[in-house]
Amino acid sequence: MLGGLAAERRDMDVSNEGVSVLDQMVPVSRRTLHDELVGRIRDLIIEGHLAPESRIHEGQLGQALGVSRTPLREALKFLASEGLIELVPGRGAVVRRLTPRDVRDMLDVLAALETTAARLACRRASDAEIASLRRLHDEMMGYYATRTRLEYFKRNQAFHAGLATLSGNAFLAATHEGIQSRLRRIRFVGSDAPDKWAGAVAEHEEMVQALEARDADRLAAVIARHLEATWIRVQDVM
Amino acid sequence: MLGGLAAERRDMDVSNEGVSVLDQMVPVSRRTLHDELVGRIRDLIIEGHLAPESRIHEGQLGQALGVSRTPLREALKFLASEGLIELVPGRGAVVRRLTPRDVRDMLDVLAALETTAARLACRRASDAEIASLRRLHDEMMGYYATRTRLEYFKRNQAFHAGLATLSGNAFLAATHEGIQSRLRRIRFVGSDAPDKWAGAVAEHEEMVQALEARDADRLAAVIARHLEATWIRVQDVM
DNA sequence: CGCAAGAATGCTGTATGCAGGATGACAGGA
DNA sequence: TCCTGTCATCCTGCATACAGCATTCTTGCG
Repeated sequence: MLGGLAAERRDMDVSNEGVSVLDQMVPVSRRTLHDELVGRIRDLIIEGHLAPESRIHEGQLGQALGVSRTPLREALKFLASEGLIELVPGRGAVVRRLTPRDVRDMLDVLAALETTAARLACRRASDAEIASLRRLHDEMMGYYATRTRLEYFKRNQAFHAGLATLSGNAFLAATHEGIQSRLRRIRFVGSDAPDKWAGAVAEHEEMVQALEARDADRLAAVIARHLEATWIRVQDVM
Repeated sequence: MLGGLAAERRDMDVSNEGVSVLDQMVPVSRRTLHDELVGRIRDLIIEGHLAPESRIHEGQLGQALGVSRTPLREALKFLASEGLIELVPGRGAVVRRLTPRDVRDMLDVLAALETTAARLACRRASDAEIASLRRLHDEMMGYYATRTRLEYFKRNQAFHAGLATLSGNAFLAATHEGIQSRLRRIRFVGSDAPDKWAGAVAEHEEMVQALEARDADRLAAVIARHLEATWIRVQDVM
């Protein structure tokens, strides 16, 4: 999902001086079957309903989803490019298993992207944008207090995505989002024990403070530490 | 093309002590129609035979390539996920145009990845690996001397890809490769005047030296400077 | 003469059919 | 008992067919 550069930028364009309403009108987003299928299958994989290493039976899955093989196959090719599945000639699509090494590598890339985003965000994010990230963080804290795992986790992901967006670099944000979605399952099962959350919450708090102070170096350092800790938290579930 | 994590790692495993030949045997690579089409269409776009903003006529292109619409459409979905084309509901595939902003954003991400790769490479690359990158650089210098543009350009790309590989992080290398291929066309037309090469060549020389000295900070700095210069070189062709 | 509504054409999106290769079972032989 | 070769079945890969929507041309009206 590295696409949609222009589309995403449009949402971030806040200044509309001298621009007609027509120009900033977003096309009605018709949910196509393609998008629907890609989303559904991606969720099936991320949520673990399609096990790693398992082959995807086109006829079966197509029937289950109520579509013919053609659009289903097209969706599978799309997901293959994202790296979620692997296309084996003559044997179809296989759900890719993330090795510990893969996860480690991806976290390193994520760290590179997030620290870069952090430095950019410290420079160019508006106070309002930073405040909205702070609100997101506070929400997350609320769910942490009540141990509401799924909602806590969602805010956590949204926080990191939001930080990437604040960089003002839409391509960076899109790339970050793609990697984060691939790591979602691993990170979710890795956050099973609420006592593991404490460290992450503290790091998030520090990140918000650094961002509010626009202290780029400190923010980058915290992020690096945060992802290193994520690696440790996640390691034993693989 | 963020896929192929495991596959790419295999190539880098050089030590084969106590390992049977069977274990390191690479499966016969059957070039599927899918791969063939993806490669061909990608090249058509990157080389400019399919103009930006232009719609891709499935019947037409299919006939030109000698395949039916089904595998062609599947290849298009694949490329859409890479971001080369955009899928417009009811109107098919459109070649995406890179705005200056897109290019700038992508170069920033490329810089983040390459500097990260550089630091890793300084730590873990073997002397032999560094030497082979030096050879690649020397080859490039040869083509620079004779102003052999295409070959020069290819070595240039290979050099950066090689640096990413030396990081030992296969995912980073794959991500880097994906971005670099999308920028290939713009960088190629941006290198039309040989007098522009001089700076790039000098920077490459400095990069090799820094890598040989395993001076991570210096290497990262040169890379950042190099990509900043790339942005300037490329700007006026857009 | 310009514009708009409608029809015709062409293209995309989806379903289905068919051929070739993969998978698994089973029998015969070492 | 285990291995190997053969056969049946199933599934994938590709082609083709058809329905519905976009686009464009044409025609009628202002």
